[in-house]
Amino acid sequence: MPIRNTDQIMHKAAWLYYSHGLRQDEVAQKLGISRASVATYLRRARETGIVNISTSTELFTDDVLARELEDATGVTTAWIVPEDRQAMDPTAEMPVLAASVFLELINKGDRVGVAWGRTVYHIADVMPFADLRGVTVVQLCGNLGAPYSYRPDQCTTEIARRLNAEGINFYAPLVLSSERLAEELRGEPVIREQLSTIADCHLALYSVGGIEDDSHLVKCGALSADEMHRMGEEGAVGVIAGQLIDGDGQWVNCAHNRRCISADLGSIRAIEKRMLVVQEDSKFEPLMAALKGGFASHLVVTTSMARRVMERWQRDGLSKVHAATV
Amino acid sequence: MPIRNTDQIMHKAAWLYYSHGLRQDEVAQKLGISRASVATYLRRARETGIVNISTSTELFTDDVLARELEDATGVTTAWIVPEDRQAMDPTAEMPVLAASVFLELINKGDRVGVAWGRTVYHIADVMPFADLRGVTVVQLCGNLGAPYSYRPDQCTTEIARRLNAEGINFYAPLVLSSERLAEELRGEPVIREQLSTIADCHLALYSVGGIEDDSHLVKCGALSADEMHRMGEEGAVGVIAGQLIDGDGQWVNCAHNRRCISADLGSIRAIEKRMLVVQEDSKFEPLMAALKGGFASHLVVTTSMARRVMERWQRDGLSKVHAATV
DNA sequence: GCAACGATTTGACTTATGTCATGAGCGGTG
DNA sequence: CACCGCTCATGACATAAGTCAAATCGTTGC
Repeated sequence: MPIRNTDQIMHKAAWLYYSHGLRQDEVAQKLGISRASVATYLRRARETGIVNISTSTELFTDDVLARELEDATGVTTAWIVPEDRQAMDPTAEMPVLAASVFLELINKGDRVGVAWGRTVYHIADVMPFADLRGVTVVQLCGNLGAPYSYRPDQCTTEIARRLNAEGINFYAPLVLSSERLAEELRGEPVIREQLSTIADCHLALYSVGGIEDDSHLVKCGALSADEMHRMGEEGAVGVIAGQLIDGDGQWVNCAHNRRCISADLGSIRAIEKRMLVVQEDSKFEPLMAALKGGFASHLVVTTSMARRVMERWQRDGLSKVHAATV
Repeated sequence: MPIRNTDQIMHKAAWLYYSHGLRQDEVAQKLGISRASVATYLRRARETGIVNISTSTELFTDDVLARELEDATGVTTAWIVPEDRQAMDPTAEMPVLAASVFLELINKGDRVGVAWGRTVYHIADVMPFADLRGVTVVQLCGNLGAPYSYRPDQCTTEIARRLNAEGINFYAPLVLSSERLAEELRGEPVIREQLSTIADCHLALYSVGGIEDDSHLVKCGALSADEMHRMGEEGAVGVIAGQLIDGDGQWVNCAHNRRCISADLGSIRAIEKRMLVVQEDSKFEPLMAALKGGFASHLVVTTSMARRVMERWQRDGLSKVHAATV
């Protein structure tokens, strides 16, 4: 892309204002434009990530409950969104927090994986703009349309766009109608190659899905409610990157999973920073499964969810999950 | 340190204002305090690094001259401060730019080395505040007082303070009166251990010094002007972390260097990101030596200096310096 | 128990910033 | 070359943010 002159001016304005601390009228004078234009340039600079304003998320890790969760479950860092006090609506708060945490966890040059679901969609939607050229955002699961939210490729693209990162999509359906076709497609060089790069990610972002009738997979038509029930009988309790996991967080050898094109769960577990975000209280059992399966090194949950996890973890006398042991 | 209640409120205010985009009066209402207090908290949040505002330094790398310098010399990235246009005083601009670049190059968890000199002092002085717990700032050279600027340990400490990082100092003088004493002191476990950790740094920040009568080392009394002349006759052309280097950027086996306690030049060259900042035009020869010696992977200079380097580099038919080859 | 101090809060004021309707510039097009 | 459609620039106004002296609060020392 050619370097537009306005971009140059925008950069200069941002530099003088934010890095040198000049006032807008001083910047205007120095650049020979009106102050109103400076204000416009500055907004654009913020919107394009040339200027980056970030807030430490320490507020949410600075909590005894977070320490306890980390100590008990082996999660590296936990962020806890309070529900009690006057604060904010936790449903609105969590995506903002998750987006900030996500940005905190990215390093220059990283490859990051993004999965899909209502939660991820909301996070993408409030993701701040940043200047992270050199970062690559890859799609963790195959595509599936959803009437009320982004498709997986759109999530990836949107996040990449906001970060000024490169987005790598993955043009295969999430679920196919036959196991044979899924198998063949997985074997296709283009697909196989992309799936194999997932283990090289430094960071992954996902939520865990439930298996109720109103779960995301059912709502999007990947499975009928009946089929989902049957999967539940076969041991499925949650969904990670479109795939069903059992109570221990292991891949379920069921019809749906065999028909599914998505990141191998082993590849996901191999990722250094596995960021799991859970909003809904109804996702308690899936969350437990994901934790046992080692799918979270960085966890964002509500206070009540954190308490329930602690309780259950202790009741069942579970020990820490180490990435190495899973 | 105990978590003060005001810190908690400051965090919340910063979070609501910067991450949620509420206005100050909305934040005030939500926290049950006055808007004036919110403004105060927000300033403190910026000053303590809880809120981080950074500007991309792309403006300064986005220049054909920078590309040419990188291609010719093998420097990974060059930032070039323009002198011509109306812009800013380059002497004031460069420390601000260098500080921004420095922050851009740091990653979470890094160990970074900081040397000493007028330039480094000025950079420390304009370093923005950031929340970089987990980062360690180490002192690259022994201590020496200076009437008009910080001591090495003060530079390290100041930068660490602003970054909320850990500062590791190094309590030995830069120069001793006898070679024997320097040798013995270098052998002391405390000192030796600290010097040995320098090669583990991910990033180092320094300038290059000259050997004129008004050079930093002479002004600070480490050497007399006469002694410096003699060192020049022995081949010294510049100073890196208090030590004299010759025209090829190699350690000079001279009285001063043997009496000096500082990071081993080999350790410095082993650091992945070697950030070299040169302000004064008079430092051309020292800069050439430092470049040949492989002391810069990331370079911040003025336009005129960049031009001179390009000219000389081509005239002498020099080739790229690779970190691996030095 | 009270004086004295520092830290924090606030209301009232000043200053800076955001916004928007309007107009200017500019390249393409019939 | 006149028209359109676009982006960008600007002045004037509305709004938000910064500042400061004075008041309040909480702690410490005597």
